[in-house]
Amino acid sequence: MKLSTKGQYAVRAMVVIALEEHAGPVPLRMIAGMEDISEQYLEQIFMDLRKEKLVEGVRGAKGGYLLSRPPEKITTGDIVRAVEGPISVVECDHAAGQCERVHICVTRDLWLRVSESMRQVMDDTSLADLAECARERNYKGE
Amino acid sequence: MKLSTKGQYAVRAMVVIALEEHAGPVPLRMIAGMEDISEQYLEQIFMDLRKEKLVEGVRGAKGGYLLSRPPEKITTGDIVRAVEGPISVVECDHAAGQCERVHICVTRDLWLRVSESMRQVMDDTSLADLAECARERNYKGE
DNA sequence: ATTAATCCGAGTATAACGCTCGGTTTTATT
DNA sequence: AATAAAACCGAGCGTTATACTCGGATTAAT
Repeated sequence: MKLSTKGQYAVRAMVVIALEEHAGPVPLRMIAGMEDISEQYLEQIFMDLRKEKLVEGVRGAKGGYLLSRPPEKITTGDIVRAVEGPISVVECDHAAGQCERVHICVTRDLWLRVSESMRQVMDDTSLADLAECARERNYKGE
Repeated sequence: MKLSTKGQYAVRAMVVIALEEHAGPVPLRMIAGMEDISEQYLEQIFMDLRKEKLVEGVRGAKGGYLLSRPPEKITTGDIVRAVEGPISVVECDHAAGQCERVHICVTRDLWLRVSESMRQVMDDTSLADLAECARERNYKGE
């Protein structure tokens, strides 16, 4: 039931961009330094984020990444889905007709409810919320 | 964010016991057959369930497992915790003083809220609930 | 005595995770 | 024009966790 580091890093990295992009594209090197995450691993993560159109890369010197939507319009659910796939506690097999055994059905309802509750929290928390929270808590580039 | 098969199997197995224990201890072989789960893997799972006092084993011929509390008093949260440890979406490090970086704090709140919402659903669903649901859905030994 | 079961410690193949490496391309700056 | 900083990209790779299996010992009903 654990979120991989990929998902956690992605959210933390996105918060940094939300906080810093006012000064232009935010390079991965900066995020890596601030958050103590491997820059090369971040590259992989940002491939996913870019494919899902959550960020856009600016190449060349002075380049980096920008949010492709205002932070109010990006939820943590969006970010997690981009790097980890569907938010679900079990492999999703609505279609698969292996539902002949009763208890599978019974427990499936349960897992769907659990997954849904996770999604609600994540889809209800935007990057703007996290960024604001970070600012309140004395965030000052240090 | 996926639950391992261990957690899923554990819940399914416990539902079977809840449904069948009126006729005496339920052997793993029976559960394995009904749910199509490896009997030896079930053994491991039931070690955990027993250690957490959710079931008690009856040895010898005609033996098997019984719930050690009425099914109303056993939640799916209890079962999952028994076999997978704490229900949390991140490694729990309240104590660890590595919380100097703001955003860790910011995101930690989020992950705690997500974890808590999962726990609420699981702790609110008892074995009795699942068993009843299974009976309603035409469960008749087949 | 036999058989059906739990109990228990090890081992093991596969897959996922958490990266690293080496390179290409693009662009601002000098 | 040269340099440097950055995104972009494909591959590889060690470690850990998952999802089991194996071989036995013990217990108890028939």
